[in-house]
Amino acid sequence: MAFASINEFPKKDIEVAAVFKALSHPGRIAILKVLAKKQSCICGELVEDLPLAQSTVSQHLKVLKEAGLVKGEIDGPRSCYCINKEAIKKMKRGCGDLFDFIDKYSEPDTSCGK
Amino acid sequence: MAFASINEFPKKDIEVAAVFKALSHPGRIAILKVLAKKQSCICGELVEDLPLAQSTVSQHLKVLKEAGLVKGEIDGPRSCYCINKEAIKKMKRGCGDLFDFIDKYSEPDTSCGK
DNA sequence: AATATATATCGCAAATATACGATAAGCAAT
DNA sequence: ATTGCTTATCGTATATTTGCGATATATATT
Repeated sequence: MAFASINEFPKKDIEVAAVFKALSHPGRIAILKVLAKKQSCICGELVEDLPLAQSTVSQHLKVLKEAGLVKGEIDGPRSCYCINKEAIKKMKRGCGDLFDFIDKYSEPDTSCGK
Repeated sequence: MAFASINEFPKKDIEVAAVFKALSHPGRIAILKVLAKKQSCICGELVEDLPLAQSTVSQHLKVLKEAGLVKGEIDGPRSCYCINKEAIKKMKRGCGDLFDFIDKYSEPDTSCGK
């Protein structure tokens, strides 16, 4: 990243890549799964369910929140998190579009080795 | 990463996260799109189409190859790359599974703020 | 007011990722 | 054999990510 500008790429690709990045850590995938299962839960519950320190979980939550994948709400002395369903739907569509794009053009099979 | 082990997480989540990671850079998304459009092409063509140096493109190709998303074949003095359609299909399924999992459990809506 | 609880943030260390130029390695032609 | 072309890899610099403990902050409770 020293020289090339990230802005050289299409805006949409940058956005999709950013969400992929948020999903690119097993801990964050695990967080999403717990949130989905429990509908919503506080940070402390997540810490119990994950092999990570409290501060680390909090950091991952921040990443997920900045990517828009989860929503958070202060609830007394706690913080209650839940899945941002809209964002998941959007991501589902985004992935679908990308993979369909790849599929569409790469038909018929013109494989080129291993 | 100093203390917690990545192995504490489910194998499947680790795998999915790894592919997400490969997709988490706009340059690599761009490479996949070019490969899809042209069916297959050599490294030099990719370099022409991208705002990156040859060595950088080569590195991104390596990442995509290690993630299994593209296949490569030496063709004389060149290297010919193409989409690994099987991997894309698998990724499509993997994403679908993950997003469906999240969707399924997070019904009915129990949103918890912004 | 003092204490306990929960979480975000700070500060730090180590590991990875990103980018480039330079070089090496491979093949094809002269 | 030498030259030219293409691509992978090396070396390096910088930025980002990941992780933790410690601390600050905010709310409840006593």
